[in-house]
Amino acid sequence: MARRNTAPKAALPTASAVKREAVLSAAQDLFLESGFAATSMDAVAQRANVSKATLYAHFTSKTELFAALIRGRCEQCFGTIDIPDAVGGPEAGLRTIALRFLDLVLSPEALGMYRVVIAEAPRLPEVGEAFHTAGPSAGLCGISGYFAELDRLGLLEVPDPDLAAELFTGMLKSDLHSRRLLGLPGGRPVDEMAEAAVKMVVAAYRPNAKPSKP
Amino acid sequence: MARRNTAPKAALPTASAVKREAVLSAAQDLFLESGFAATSMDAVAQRANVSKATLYAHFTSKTELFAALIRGRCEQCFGTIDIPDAVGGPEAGLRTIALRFLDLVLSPEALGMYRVVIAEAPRLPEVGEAFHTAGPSAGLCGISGYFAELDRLGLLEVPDPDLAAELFTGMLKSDLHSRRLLGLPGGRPVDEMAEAAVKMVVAAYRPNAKPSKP
DNA sequence: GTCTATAGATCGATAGAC
DNA sequence: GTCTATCGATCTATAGAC
Repeated sequence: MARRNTAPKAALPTASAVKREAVLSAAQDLFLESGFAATSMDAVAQRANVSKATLYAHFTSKTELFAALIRGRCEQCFGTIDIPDAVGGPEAGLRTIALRFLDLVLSPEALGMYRVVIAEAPRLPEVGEAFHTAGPSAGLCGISGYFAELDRLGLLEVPDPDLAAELFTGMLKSDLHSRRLLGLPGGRPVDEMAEAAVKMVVAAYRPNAKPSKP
Repeated sequence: MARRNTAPKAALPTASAVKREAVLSAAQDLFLESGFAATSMDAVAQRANVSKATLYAHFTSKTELFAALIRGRCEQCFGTIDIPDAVGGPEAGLRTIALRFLDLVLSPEALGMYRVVIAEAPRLPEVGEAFHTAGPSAGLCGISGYFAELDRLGLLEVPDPDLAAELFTGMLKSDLHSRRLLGLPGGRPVDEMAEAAVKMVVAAYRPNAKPSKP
């Protein structure tokens, strides 16, 4: 009766589950570093200290291994943005969110995910969708909620919080995200971009400052 | 004396130059569609109607073919943004620039370039740099100049035009660029994003509207 | 489930004739 | 420069013993 556990793979990790995890970990390292096509199943098996036959016992194909990896790892790779409460002026909270967002989206793991998923997305649409849902889209959702609360409290005037979140995160990524995806150093410091984006939205959404037509 | 031409490959395209061009064209199709590693030299030769030996006579390796392709094609792939003059209020000009920018950056060719260059950038840094210089960076430069002119004319108050261009293009790309790179449909219409980004910068940079501290 | 060993196909790059 | 033909390595996936 103790054979099957209600919390699977946590209390009693079978040898099989351990190897499966080793395979996923090895696959993550190699796929994110070398890309999908350039990573061989031999290399994955070798790094996971597992035979290739064992590997194929857990994942029926290279494509399936890749899909399982992305689906299982992108939430943990992107982590979460814990939203501060909105009292005390919008700047401080937005600045906190901005830095946390950039920290997540510019982390080596997230950049590796972006690279490999973008590269294979045309051939694996469902993987691209899973990634976007767990990554960028999830981040947008939390930030949108913060803008909605700022509007509700009258601290900012945000008619479309979803749109505001898109514009805000777009400004944060700006050219930095592209640069890092391309492996280039330089660009403006993250806190400078965060500060600039915060100033921009606050200036544009400040109450009593009608947009463009007074 | 007519053997060598001052305008090379234009007036007198040799048979060799024609084949070289065919190879580059075939390589572009295949690399942008399937990625670097998944594209074979056999496939390139076949699509270019050229033998593999001829291919290697023009490009010494697969990597060199790829690098030559990116360097030679990204300017033409990204085209140019012709900047309107700034008289008649900032909205109209910014809207024109915004739509042209999105048209370029969301075109299938540009997206394919992004995908394959980002995927290989960790292993080919010089290619990533060439792409960024000819593509995103060049676009930023022109737009920055427009903000500088708006500031000079007193139509907007833009203390840092480079920063403004980064924020503006970041807002334009927003989540749309990521979605398209991931092959996902949907997202907001381009003209809606353009309008929103224009409104945001105009509201934030409007003269007599001091940012955040009156 | 896990291993060793290998099938069968394909890849990047080259040799040699013309 | 361009071709045909091929080498040697490597890849995905599987067979069969345990």
